[in-house]
Amino acid sequence: MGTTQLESVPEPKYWHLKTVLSEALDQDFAVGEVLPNERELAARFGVARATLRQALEQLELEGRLQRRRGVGTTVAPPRVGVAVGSPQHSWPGECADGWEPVDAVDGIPSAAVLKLLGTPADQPVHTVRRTRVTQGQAVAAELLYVPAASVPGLSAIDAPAGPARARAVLRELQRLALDGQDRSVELGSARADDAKELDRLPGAPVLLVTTRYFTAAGTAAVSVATYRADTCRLTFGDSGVEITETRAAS
Amino acid sequence: MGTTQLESVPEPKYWHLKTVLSEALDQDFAVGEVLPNERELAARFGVARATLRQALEQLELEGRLQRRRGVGTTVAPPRVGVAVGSPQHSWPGECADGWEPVDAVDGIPSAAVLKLLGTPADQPVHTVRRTRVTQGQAVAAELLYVPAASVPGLSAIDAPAGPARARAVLRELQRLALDGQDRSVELGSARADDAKELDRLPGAPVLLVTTRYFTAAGTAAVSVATYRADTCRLTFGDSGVEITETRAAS
DNA sequence: TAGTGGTCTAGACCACTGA
DNA sequence: CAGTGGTCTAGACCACTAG
Repeated sequence: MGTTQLESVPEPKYWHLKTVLSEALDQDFAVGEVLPNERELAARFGVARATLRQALEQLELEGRLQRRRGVGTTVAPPRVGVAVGSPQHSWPGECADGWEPVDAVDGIPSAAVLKLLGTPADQPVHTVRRTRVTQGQAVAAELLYVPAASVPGLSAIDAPAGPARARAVLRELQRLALDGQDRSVELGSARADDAKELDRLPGAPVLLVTTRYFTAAGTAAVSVATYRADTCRLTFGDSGVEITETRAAS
Repeated sequence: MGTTQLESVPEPKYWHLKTVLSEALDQDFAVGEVLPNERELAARFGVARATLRQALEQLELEGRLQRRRGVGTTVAPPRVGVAVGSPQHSWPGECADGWEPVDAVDGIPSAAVLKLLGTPADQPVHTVRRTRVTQGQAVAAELLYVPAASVPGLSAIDAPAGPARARAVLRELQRLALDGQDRSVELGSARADDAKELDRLPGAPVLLVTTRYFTAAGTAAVSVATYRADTCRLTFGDSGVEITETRAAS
């Protein structure tokens, strides 16, 4: 038989480290408590700082830790559930579910967004920026694209750029009868502007929620919302019940 | 005025690198094409391999690249859209939407799952393992928890562990009238067993989809599905239309 | 200004793939 | 077997935060 090669797969150090830390977090730390700094933790576990950081990154990705430069590493609270599958069909802005209009401009969306809208490239598109705040915390940044052709009254808006203009666009949108919507969720990394809005570094993991709003005439608007992946759990309840906490895996 | 400190924020190298590579991918590479190896790329850009790898990791997170040990780095195809918001309420297994039963055992779920089920810890729970294949590719691994008390006929199942037993449990489940369901999506990292099933390394980023199935009697089952975050885009269409492609951000 | 996490380097060795 | 990506080290400097 010779070497049966059983368990010949050595677990990577950072993986083992992550497990150990994860258990320590469950047992010995309270939410908000600050961990020892990286250099000390690395020394304590007898690994290089880069290796320790690999473990910390994973734990942050899973929403267990929160790291802030110049401050330290703290134990994160459970992820907040944010409702995304809104109660049936509804235009954005109807039930102000923590959404706050920030700005509105006329611009040319990216090719990808144009494709979703299904409109020609030379048509003006209103772009509304909103942020979503839940429990005092910025959880999402959204860009809502509304082709001028979608709503007749839209071209008459003359409010200066700013929250007022954004509100005006949303108000016009709600005159239309919404026919349906279409949503997709994928992983992405925060662009610089979104990262700033979400108080994260560029490249931070985010959940990209793309929504298309339909009327009888076709796609009337497209929303691209960027949710903080570290602190958010998106909920799509169609019953009134709410999942209150998950830490389902492992 | 002195130093106005404009642009005093030097863009990190890996961030700039990511941008450059991203543009190169759009212009000079076809899907499936293999990139030069990491050591050569690092040399070509004049950075350390670790720095280059930081850029590659981001691009892989965004679904632009695919890296396989011993093989190389290739340009990834666009993410596949997988329907998750199934057509109205439906028990798992009804429309076999690429789901393949793998196994079924009686076990004790984790505390978190027990909490979701709302059942006492001493009650037997059937655990069904399934995998989902779309376009020839494993995209998800699921654990479906069904308390024996949910379905009367469940305790009579005597099929040996394996796909047959899994199918038997699912068949029993469909006798019940489904009252509603409840879903949440969050970011996670693959456990070792799921990673193996999904042909990824442990710790790979995944989208955790937790679903609760309700009957009049309460929570009848809980599903925890692990989707590959790099290759999947979860879709929640309630109209028949489908988002075909996204690369919305940036 | 002291201390934190974030970035970066230049090496080394290992695990895996495919010819 | 040669070549790939994955892990790991032991440093260094920088950007940021708070006292």
